[in-house]
Amino acid sequence: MIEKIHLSIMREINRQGSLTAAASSLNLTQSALSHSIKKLELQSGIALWLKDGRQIRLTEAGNYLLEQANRVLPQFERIDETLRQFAGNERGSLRVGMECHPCYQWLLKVVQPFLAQSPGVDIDVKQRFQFGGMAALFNYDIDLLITPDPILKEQIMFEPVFPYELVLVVGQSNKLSALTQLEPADLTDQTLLTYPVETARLDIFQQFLLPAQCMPRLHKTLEATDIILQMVAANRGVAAMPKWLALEYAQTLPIKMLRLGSNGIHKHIYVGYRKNEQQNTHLQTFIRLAKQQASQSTGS
Amino acid sequence: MIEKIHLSIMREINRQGSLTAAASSLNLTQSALSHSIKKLELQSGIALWLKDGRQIRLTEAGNYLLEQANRVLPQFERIDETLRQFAGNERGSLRVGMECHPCYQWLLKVVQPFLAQSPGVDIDVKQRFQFGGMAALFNYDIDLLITPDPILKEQIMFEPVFPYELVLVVGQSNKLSALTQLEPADLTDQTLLTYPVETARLDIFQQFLLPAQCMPRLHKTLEATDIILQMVAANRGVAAMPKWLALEYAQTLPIKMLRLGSNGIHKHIYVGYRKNEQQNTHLQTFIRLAKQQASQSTGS
DNA sequence: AAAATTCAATGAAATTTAGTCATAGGTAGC
DNA sequence: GCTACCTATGACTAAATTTCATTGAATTTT
Repeated sequence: MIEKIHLSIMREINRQGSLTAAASSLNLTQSALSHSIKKLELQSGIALWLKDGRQIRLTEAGNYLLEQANRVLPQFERIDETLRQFAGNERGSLRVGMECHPCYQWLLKVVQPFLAQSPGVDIDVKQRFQFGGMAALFNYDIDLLITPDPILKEQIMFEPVFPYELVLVVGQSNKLSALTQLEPADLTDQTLLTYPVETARLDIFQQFLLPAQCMPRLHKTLEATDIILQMVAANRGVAAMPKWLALEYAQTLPIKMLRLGSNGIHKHIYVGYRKNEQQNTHLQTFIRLAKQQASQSTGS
Repeated sequence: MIEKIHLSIMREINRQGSLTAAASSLNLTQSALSHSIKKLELQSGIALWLKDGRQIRLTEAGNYLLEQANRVLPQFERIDETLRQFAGNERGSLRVGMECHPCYQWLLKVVQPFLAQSPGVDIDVKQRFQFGGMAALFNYDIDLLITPDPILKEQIMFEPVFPYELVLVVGQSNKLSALTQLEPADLTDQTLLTYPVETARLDIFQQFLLPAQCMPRLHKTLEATDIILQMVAANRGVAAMPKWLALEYAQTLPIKMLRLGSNGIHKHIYVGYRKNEQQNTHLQTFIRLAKQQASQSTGS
């Protein structure tokens, strides 16, 4: 069986023109090379070189093998180089899962410096999961999960990266806009706009309305944050969302933010990852940048 | 540095799903494989598998290496197979040089059975040489030289494969056609048609005309045997050529063959090859078929 | 033409590498 | 909690590669 070393020998003898020169270029003695090629020819059962005295010439089979060497060896060289890049964290990819609709715009602000800092590393963002983000993390479909609702599991590590307050956004023409904070009962005659996820995952229900046994007059779901806020601005409904997100839109839309309850609803965005990848450089870089970005957003 | 064995290991672990299974499929102990992959990961400085207890999973770098394994290993398998064919004389090529214009049609009759008998072996025929056929043989531009004029050299072996008589071909309307043999002087009022090679290589001059110090009235050269014989048939000249070749044309053209001198000029076609390739199977096969074909032609 | 130089081949010895054995420590399934 | 199966590890062994020392042959130099 032909081995890589055989290809290297073919190529080097051809390049150098003699055994002795090829040997030293391969950091071997002439003797070692002589033994090697003899063994190779014996094993393959065919002469690869014709040797007239001290001049060496390829046979047809030898010429074939040389061609293959010149074709295959560069592939090995490329593999070595790529593996070196992987080892040096100059190459790789990070698959990020998002279980947090409004976080997308914040994520973009993390991805940008990440890509700038790690040119060889790609980021894939997944937003749809067949069995939920946690399952995706378990199944190695993603490497990192961004979620406001961490689930404690033995093998998964969660870290909070971004504290935020959930506020209610109302149009300036809405009667509620006169208030600065509101109680569950205030929503009973309002249309509530949310993302299309289960009620169990909506804090406005779980932490605000349901404990008080209140319900909005109507509950409509919409995919896009922009559209939700346009609807709110037109006083076609109210929506709960992170304060920092609402703040950005408040600059251009006639909307107002109201605290939910007297203390407000305070949450964190968490990143989760498999504990056995705690030392993954890209993962840690991402988390570091995420926290950094979060503190900038909160600070502003 | 990645070696072929590493690629084999990647592929086999992936195929079998476990170290133990891969090990036995590679005819190794589980221990050997475990040592090997540990060393590989240590050397390359990067984890290729993540191991949770008894389940094994590729890292991103491992996945990359697996892809490369599936790409590169088949190349090795193909090289092994091709080399096996070379070794088994099922593949190769024979470069035949021709220094004998009229032999071409005879050569075709040798090439045909050769190709039929050795499906993997190609034949290249060269008819033009920068420094002559012998030099081409020396320079390894050809493996076999077909010539009527062997030159004895230490490292070249010549074998006669085909005896023939050189005859003069004349048109039936030519006044010479009444004779059955002729003398040099008979040509002094004839136009002689030959192939365009040096006079020194034309036996009609060297062995017939020059010794008698005769010359034809005119000497014209033509490339193609067919055209020469058409000219002869039209009594536009006479030509010297092997009897067996003339015989073939005599069936369709009004030409006649005359013996040169009282005993005729008898020659051989020789094949020459480098002595150090005496054991080359294709060479010997070719020569065997050539002699066989020759005896058939002579016999008929 | 002789001497010196360069190159390849070879056998034996040394070294390095790869592989085995025996065993320990886990994890998954029953 | 037991059993079966899988991987890891250290010590040892077998195999391979490589070197050393030397020879013979082909070129080149003197």
